[in-house]
Amino acid sequence: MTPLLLDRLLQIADLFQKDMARAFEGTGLTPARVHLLWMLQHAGPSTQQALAQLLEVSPRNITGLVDALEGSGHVRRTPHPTDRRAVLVELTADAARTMTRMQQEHDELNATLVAAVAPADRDTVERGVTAIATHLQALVADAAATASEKTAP
Amino acid sequence: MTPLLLDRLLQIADLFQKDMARAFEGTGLTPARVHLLWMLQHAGPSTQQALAQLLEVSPRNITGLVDALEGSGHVRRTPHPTDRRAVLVELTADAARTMTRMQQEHDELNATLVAAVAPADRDTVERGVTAIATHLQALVADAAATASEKTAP
DNA sequence: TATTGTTATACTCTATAACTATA
DNA sequence: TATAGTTATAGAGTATAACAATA
Repeated sequence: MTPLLLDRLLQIADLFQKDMARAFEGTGLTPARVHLLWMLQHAGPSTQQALAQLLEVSPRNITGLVDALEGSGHVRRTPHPTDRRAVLVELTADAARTMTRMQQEHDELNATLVAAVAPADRDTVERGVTAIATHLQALVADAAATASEKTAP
Repeated sequence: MTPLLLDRLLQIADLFQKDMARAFEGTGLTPARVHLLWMLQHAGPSTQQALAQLLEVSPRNITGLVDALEGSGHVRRTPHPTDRRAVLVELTADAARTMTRMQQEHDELNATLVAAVAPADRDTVERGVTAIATHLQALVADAAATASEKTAP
């Protein structure tokens, strides 16, 4: 009996985690902190509120992560130019370089994954994986909507 | 610019996590505990050592998880028949039923994911995903081997 | 009155190290 | 001497609730 498609995908998810853990081994960074830095690299300087929404995590959690990243010199808190309640979190030059390198490794990993698929199959596989992602997203969004209905009917 | 294959797969991994979180919402179970129960269902009664290896986690961690699951009535510790140092951890009847239901939901989710792919593409997609999983596994195993070489050259 | 971030508190997951009881 | 599990300790990630400053 061949493994289910779902099990293959779960295996891939697990391997990604291991690969990433390896990638920032020795940098002193943790998955949650890298995730925040990654968002910051893509979104640019952001308020902690914005980061909380991007990472789908509580504001309190962001305070802790930013505290740690500030301590390790990866980010800086600067005053928001117009809203004195808020702060802008931004990457330091050093961290920006680190994130550029991670982005390169990310692109390289993508290339090797694509290369692992037979050339004639690539388009079909990309299409299939996209269909699965779309379907899953709808499933999860549906479940979330149903759940919030129960809270506020 | 279409998203990278890698990003699609990461998105799928993220959606799995959300879907699972939803699945055991209200059961009082957490991802780590469900993972242990899942292993137990597939492996049958096991020593804590065995569970530590299956979950790739420290023995101390297993003690904590089993303590919690014993407290909530999901598992039972019984003496090992031949080794008086060891205990066997096994599912209670109640938890066994819960896990059977989860297994069904798992199979149903797999079916809907397969259904999301165009019938003509299914074989190709399964082949591609398998190739990616195999490639990634080799990558991670390689990295682990290189790392342990550094520790013990 | 609503929003931004922080302090206070607590729980889960995880790890390493030292220790006990058995092999 | 080595192995199975536990106690002790510690740190990261996460959450909710109460609060201060500002909008």
